[in-house]
Amino acid sequence: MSQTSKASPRVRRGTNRVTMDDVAARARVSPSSVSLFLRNPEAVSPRIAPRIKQAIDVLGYVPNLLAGSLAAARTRAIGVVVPSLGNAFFSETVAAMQKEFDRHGYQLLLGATDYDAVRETELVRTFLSWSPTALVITGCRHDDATRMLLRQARAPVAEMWELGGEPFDLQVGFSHRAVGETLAAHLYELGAQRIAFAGARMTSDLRARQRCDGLRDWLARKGVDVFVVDLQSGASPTSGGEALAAALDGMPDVQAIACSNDVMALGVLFEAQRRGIDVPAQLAVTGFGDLPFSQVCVPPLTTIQPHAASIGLRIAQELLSQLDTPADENAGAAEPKVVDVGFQLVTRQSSETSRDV
Amino acid sequence: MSQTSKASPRVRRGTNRVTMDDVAARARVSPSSVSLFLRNPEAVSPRIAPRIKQAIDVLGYVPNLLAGSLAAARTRAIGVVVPSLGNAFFSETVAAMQKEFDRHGYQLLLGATDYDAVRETELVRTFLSWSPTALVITGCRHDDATRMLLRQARAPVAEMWELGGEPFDLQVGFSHRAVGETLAAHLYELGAQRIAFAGARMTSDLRARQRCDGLRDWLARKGVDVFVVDLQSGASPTSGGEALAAALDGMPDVQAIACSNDVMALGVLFEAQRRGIDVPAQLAVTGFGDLPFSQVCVPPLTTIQPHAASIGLRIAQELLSQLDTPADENAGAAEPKVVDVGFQLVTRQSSETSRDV
DNA sequence: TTGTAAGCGTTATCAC
DNA sequence: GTGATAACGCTTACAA
Repeated sequence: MSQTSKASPRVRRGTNRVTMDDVAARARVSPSSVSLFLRNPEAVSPRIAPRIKQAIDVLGYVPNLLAGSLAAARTRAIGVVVPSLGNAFFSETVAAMQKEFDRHGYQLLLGATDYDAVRETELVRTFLSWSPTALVITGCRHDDATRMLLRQARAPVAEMWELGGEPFDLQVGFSHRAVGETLAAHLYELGAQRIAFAGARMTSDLRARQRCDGLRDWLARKGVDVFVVDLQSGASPTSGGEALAAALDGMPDVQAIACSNDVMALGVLFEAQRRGIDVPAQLAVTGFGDLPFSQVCVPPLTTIQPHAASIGLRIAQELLSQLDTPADENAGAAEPKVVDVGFQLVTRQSSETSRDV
Repeated sequence: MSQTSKASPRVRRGTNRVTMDDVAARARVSPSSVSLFLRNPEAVSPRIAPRIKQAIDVLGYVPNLLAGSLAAARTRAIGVVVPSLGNAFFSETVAAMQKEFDRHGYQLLLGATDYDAVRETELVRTFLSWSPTALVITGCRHDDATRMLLRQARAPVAEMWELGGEPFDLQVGFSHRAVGETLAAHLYELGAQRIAFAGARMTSDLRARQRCDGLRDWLARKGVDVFVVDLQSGASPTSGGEALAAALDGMPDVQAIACSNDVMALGVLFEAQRRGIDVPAQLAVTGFGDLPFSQVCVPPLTTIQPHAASIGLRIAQELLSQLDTPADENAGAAEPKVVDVGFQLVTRQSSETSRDV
């Protein structure tokens, strides 16, 4: 192995793993040639190429990316920061992103903030110390410490799932206010005048709050008041049930309930069924997310499809193309790119008037 | 910055980023003191500590983990390989694992195989070249190439979500056959004699197939035949509906249907409702996963709770404690540890006999 | 306690 | 095309 046989007078720490030097020695070429071969097999003469290849196989050589990255001053790692991995939206985005990055030989460093700003800062700091090729972060509102780190980063920074604020290099997302407004218009057209919004932890989930605000503001302009339920128990079918109870309590004649999430909406549907409330005849229900069950539950759920996978794919594609682009003279000088992937209102029975059915 | 002002005669590539040397210079101490301070602030004298701290803040120093890891010959990265990130089971496990590792300052390198053995091998190879602290992989069946890489790895290897085969260093999971047997016994005790199993892509999802086999074999011993539906469309509520249709087609008098997944089971419930089939009176339905909706859907779903989060947490804990343990003289010589986290049958209305209700 | 300097395993520059 | 050799930025053995 790489161990030199002569005893060094002082420091010496062999990690006896197969190194490039070992390969070079066995193939009887210089380490540079091995390095070259690894990066561009065509570049070495067809005479020594097979020798190198064989040496690699025989020795079971695995390149040390750490050393390589250090020397080259760049990694094949992308840092990704999401609020929660348990959340189906983000895991879908991450899945799509991972797939695309993977195709191009990039690895994902993943971290979750749990909607905690301090954790976010720490994660960004840690990821930066990995010298990542790029950094992907969720949302566009970050505290000052995070913003400063991000600004200093020598890697492109992408924000996802939300548009606005002061973009760094890339934003891929959509307007959550617009989602709220779209739902508001939909329910209003349905003729609903008594409307509730069911959210969970909207103090920290800023995007949910924006959807809520969008809906409320739009309806306010029409003179329709919205009763807002904000549960602290997190979004789940159970909390959906609680939300319906709370809504019926606070607004007994409620005609429509918009949920910040399909999972909660499902809970509302079940609770309504349990209470003998007819959806949509007596109560219209909408969600957000278009999760797999939403098109098959009874009744099928009107919801917003957020294109979670598109966001991940697009982030990867944009970042990748940006990396290929001949490096700009002034790093970070380029205009930030903002991509609105939009969303789609999916109208289903849970919010249809009886005559539409 | 780290740039030396005197022009070097030959090679020189400044990445003009703030280095430890810069911090040392500003604090007027040696680099090693800074290094020491970073790793153990108590170890330096209270006189220079604040100087270093200030220099770090003023300069906005971010340590280069690549250089550090290379020098120390160890990383703070854990490679994690899962079949799919979109799958709620795995994302829950990953979330729990990430949380625990994060608490101890470890980062996650994440990759998805999409149930493809070749991708698995590639991912393992790539992750190994990161010199990870440990490697976590899903399942215990891997092809030869993967096994060889894993065997050579100088990092502990943990397998999750499944037990059996030849464990490397750690296995945390449960028996999927036992799951199938448990469900079989449950349905049998209910009095069901005409039973179907609804799975999806069981050729590649080996764990689903084990659950199916466990159920079928157990019932075979009781003389009960099982009709197996294996859809190629993937597990979803939609495929659940298709599965029910297929089951009714192949076994018109089916009394119970065990689904390889809660999501499919939900589809079955909806389809049954649509067809006017009373669950559980006419048809008992069971799932697997105990997803959030399962306890609130109508009727609530009998299912298996797999302790996805526990698996992730336990993996992290075991690995962490293994890392703290004074390094074994012979790497990999220690006995592999196998942890059966078990699972729980959650009996709900979807499989109760009418008299139990 | 603090400093010195030798690696860690690559990549990249330059001369041949 | 191939090979020396100097970084890359840090950790750590050892001396002071």
